[in-house]
Amino acid sequence: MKDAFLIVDGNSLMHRAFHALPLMDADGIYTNAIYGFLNMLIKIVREEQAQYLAICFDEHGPTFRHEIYAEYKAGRSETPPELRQQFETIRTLLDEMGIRRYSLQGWEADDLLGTLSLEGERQGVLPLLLTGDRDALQLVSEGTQLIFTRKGISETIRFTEAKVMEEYGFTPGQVTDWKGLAGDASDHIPGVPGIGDKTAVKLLQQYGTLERVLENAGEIRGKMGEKLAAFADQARFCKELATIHRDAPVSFALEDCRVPDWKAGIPALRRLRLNSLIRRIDGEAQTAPVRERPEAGKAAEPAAESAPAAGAAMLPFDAPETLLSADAISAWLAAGPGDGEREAALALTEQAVSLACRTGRQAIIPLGGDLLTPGMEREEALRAVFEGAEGWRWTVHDSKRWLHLLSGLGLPAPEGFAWDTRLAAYLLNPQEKSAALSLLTPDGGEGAASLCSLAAWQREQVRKEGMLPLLTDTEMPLSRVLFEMERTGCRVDPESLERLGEKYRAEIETRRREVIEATGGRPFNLNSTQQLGEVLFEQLKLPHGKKTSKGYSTSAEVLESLRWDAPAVIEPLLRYRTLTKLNGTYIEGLLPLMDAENRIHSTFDQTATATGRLSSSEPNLQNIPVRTEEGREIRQAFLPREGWVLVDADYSQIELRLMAHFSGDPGLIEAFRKGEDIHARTASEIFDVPPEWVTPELRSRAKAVNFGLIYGISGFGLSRNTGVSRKEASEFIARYFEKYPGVKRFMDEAVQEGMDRGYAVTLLGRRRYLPELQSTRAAIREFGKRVAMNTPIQGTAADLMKMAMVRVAEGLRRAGLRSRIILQVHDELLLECPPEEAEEAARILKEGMEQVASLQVPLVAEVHRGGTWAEAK
DNA sequence: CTATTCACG
DNA sequence: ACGTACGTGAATAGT
Repeated sequence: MKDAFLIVDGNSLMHRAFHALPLMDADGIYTNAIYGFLNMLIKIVREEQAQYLAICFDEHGPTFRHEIYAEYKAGRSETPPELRQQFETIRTLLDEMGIRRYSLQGWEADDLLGTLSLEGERQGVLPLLLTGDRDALQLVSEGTQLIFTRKGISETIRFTEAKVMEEYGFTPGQVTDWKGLAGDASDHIPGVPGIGDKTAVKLLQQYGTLERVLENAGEIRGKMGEKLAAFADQARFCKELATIHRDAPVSFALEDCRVPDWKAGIPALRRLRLNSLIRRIDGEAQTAPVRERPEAGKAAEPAAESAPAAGAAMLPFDAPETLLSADAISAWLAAGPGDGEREAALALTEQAVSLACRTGRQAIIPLGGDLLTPGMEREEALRAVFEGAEGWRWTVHDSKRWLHLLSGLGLPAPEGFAWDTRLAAYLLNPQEKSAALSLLTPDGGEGAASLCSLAAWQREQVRKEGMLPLLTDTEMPLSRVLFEMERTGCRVDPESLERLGEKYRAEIETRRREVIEATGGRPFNLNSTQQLGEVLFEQLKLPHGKKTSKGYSTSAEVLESLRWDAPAVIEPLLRYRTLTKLNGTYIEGLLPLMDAENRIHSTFDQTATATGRLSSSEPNLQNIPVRTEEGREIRQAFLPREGWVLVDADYSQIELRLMAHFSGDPGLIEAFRKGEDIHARTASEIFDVPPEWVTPELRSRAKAVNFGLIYGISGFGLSRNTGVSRKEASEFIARYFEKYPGVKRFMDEAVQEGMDRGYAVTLLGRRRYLPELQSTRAAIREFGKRVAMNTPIQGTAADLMKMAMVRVAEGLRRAGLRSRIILQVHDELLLECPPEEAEEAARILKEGMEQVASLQVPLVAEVHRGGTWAEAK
């Protein structure tokens, strides 16, 4: 095997380490970035058994990129002084340790990485690039691999050529073409308007290179072709910006880069009080783990902490048996896995049903055979499996889907599942969209075997991360509850929806005419923001706040501001918008989704959100109107089963209660324990007036402040949302933190913990990773902070509601009731009950929700009954 | 497919 | 000095 030459992007790694670790200092010299940087360096050098090592840094001053593009990196925030200082220190430290470093006026670290890796390849070593900058992916080749740091520096993922293709859908050579087309918002690179990530990948898959795409712009029909032609130069320019130059004039000699004895650094480390690093160097000198390096062209081994995706280590499986009859299936099941457990992974593809046990036994049941290739009918095969497998527990991907499938075939539902790889993947990384999609769905021939291996890996990870109870006690039982909710559906009254629709459509037409008349009589499509913008801001010359990339914004907010300039246009226009929304989404959109019993069956996705909430789709029943009178008319069309009643419960102020619980703030806790009106109390405190003087106006401002806190407050955001000046908004926040110091402490700690750990965590241990905190851009980091503050609150509310749903469903079942949950809207549950059960069901519901956890403040659920959803609120 | 707008918690 | 409230899904227009 070739010797490894580790080439590090010092800027990238220092930035990431700085943001991932809490500030540490020794006699006023900050050391957190240095510590994280060296820790990572030692770890990777040992793991990879690197023989050569070089660290590259940016040099101050402009580069060729600045010469061609004045705004280049203009939007980036200044390096904070606490970090800038450490850049100085690390340079002398590296010199003292005998580690070769490179930096060159006019060249970025990226370019040096490119130059050194090329040199390394020429001299017969294997360059390994260590960076957190995606641009460097273009340098990956047969002879060069890349270790990418993510989640701060806690995880690494290793890219070979094949891995780049697998993750992104293009080759390393196409990285710059891709950036030329799609641009990169986080790097201020514009690309071609209208072309996003997906379209860029598609174009490149078709044409290969940016130049070939541009050459063929003529044959690409429609606007995309035009845009490509018009923005060809911009695209080329963006590509040039993203292109790493591999010809920096460095004086390079491989021998200079030999990995030194770390011990040379000990005196310097002692000065910086980095004792744990010294111990590491001293203590475990010979204990570095040895890991096989993947061959070029093959998929990379998963890094220690990253998801195994397609590359999961396969358990050793026997050769699969092929089962071609119900009898063969029964016999296979009767033999069992061989360890007495009666557990197996089960996968279904177009071509086969497959089974695999941890003991190594596996079987494949081919489907849809013909004379030459025998196979079974899908239904017959599943019937044989499920009717002959009482007491078996299955590992599947998406147990809810399996329940629907079996229910549709009239087959008995299994008691419970052993594991659900989809739910586990979601908990391990709720933001990874691919967790829910095809990446983990076994589409290959050996579905169950890879599923079984994946499950084994996930079990270990989930346990290590402390989420086993969350998965097995809440998420897995919940999937069955959701299945039942989806199968049951919710009844709607088509006639009242039709009636409403007619009423709305009549008024829509009236308002449309009014708008046309008031704008000069020339008809246009009011639904087109483009046409509307032209009419309002060019023809009528109304003042515009130019906002969107494609022209003028015509959002309700902008329109409101024009009310007084042109009421005859704006009033009917706003009304038109409201009514077309209600009619289109909630009437015309809903009616076709009704089944023969007038019920609609939403899908509740348990793996869709970053915070742990559910999502609802086709139709989305979590955004049925309620805030306006008009909207509530639509809720009147949501009914219980004929002769039954609706029972609704919603958590009162659950997020603020959680803020009180987490912060331990005495004032806030007292308010909730006494059952006070929380917004009024907040108003009295921050505006310094006696409770009896709190006006509705003051209460409403305080309510906005409370909301702002949950979202991760900023003066600007609060002022935007309330109309008060930014200065006043900031004062409200300051007053709030004075009165509720515990809340301030909680917010600060949430951010600090997010930085330390790399993720935010909820009461039940659910995680959300926070890569935003590592961004070089201030705006993105600020966003990360707000997410760090919001996620424990929103996510814990989601945890509690999920637990409550499992408890309520179980409570109803044990009481022998026919009442059932039909909807969940984040802090609200809707049940339909036979009238004689309503009282008992309401009690089970209320107690299930309120007793779900014992916090520092009471949880309160308010229960109502009614004949329609509108009445039951 | 991408962008805009707007419904909900 | 900078650009912000947190989390979703659906309809529509214009490609």
